Amino acid sequence: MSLEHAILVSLLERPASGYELARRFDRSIGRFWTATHQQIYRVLKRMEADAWITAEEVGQDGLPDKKVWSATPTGRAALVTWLRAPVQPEAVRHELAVKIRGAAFDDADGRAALVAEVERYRADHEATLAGYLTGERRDFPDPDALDAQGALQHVVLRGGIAYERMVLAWLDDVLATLRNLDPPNRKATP
Amino acid sequence: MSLEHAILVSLLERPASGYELARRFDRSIGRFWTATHQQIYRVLKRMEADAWITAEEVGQDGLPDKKVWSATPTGRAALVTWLRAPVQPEAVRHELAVKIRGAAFDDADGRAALVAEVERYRADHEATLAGYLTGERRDFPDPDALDAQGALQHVVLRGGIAYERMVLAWLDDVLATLRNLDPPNRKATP
DNA sequence: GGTTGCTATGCAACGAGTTGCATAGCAGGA
DNA sequence: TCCTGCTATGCAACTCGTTGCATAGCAACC
Repeated sequence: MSLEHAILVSLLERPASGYELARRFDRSIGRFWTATHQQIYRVLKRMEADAWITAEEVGQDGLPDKKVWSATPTGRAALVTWLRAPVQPEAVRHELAVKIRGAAFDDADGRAALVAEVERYRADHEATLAGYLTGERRDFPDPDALDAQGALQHVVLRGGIAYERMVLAWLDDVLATLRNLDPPNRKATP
Repeated sequence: MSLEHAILVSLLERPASGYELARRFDRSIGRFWTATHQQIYRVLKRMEADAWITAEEVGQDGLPDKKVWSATPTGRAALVTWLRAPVQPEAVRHELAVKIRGAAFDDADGRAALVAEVERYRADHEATLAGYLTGERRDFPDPDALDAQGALQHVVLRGGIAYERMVLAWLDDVLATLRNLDPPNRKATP
């Protein structure tokens, strides 16, 4: 598994507390790897036991202390070993696709509800895309003047943008297909 | 969770044994929901206990007997209930994206290995796309003359095709970015 | 005759991921 | 004053997913 490795990448990019990591996994890293704070704290403990990371206790004004974690040379070596191993095939779990095929076994009311749900889902993805584009303008104003780390972050973000655009186009296709199954009644000619 | 629901959709489309389901989850359904045969057999047992499905024992010439499962009205009702519930946000796990960002912490040799790995990965996706397109020509020769079930299967397949095309384009972007980090040495002018 | 490979089903153990809950200090608003 | 919400960390229980193994008959090949 590679939650460990995703955390190592994130800590090498910038040291962080478990809480900060959890927030990153809701945003930047979370675009391609999700994790909850419980998972993160558990894995951090294991990584510390393996000496992949070390903590520095930091007191804060008016806030609880936090442990700021950094990757050790051992951790970095473990990351490099993993980087050079073959990429595992992805486990796809696309619930919406199951529901779309399932819609053949519901009635027109159910399909109308699905249309509404797909519209909501589409709005979420539109907001995600807008967020990516804003982040791109903010973080990569001059794409030709990036170091290795920046260039790699940028190409991953471009992947997210391409994904969201593809999803939006497909959802339009889905909506047209669903609407076509139960066309609205036309007024009878008088 | 919805492995149960993916199985219900598959059984409503056509009854099948556990083994046949496992093969479907390596192919058509597997495009958007993966499952191993052990998972499937375990879930089938639970679904039978809940009366969502029933089995018919079928003897075969020269092959072991199999249990052919069908969805019951109870199972179909359970599917419809689930269909009308909100779509859960997807849990994204994109290992390659982690490795790409991690490549900033490896050396040129490591990045060269990653380029080779991305090329292999790209070839896999190219083969997947070719398989989808072949399947589309075979299963949907006349897209305008489909019933509801066929139209919905087709739009999901179009989603798979759009996804693979997007991935291929992005992988080309990734390869260009990686190669640009460690440009090959040019011959010194004599 | 032995090996490999396919159909067909299943158990057991383990590891990963989810959900609910708990603590605790401080800030801000009703 | 109480309630909500944010930072910050963690335990416990449960479910889901993965891996290894086992059985068993038949077919094809060397």
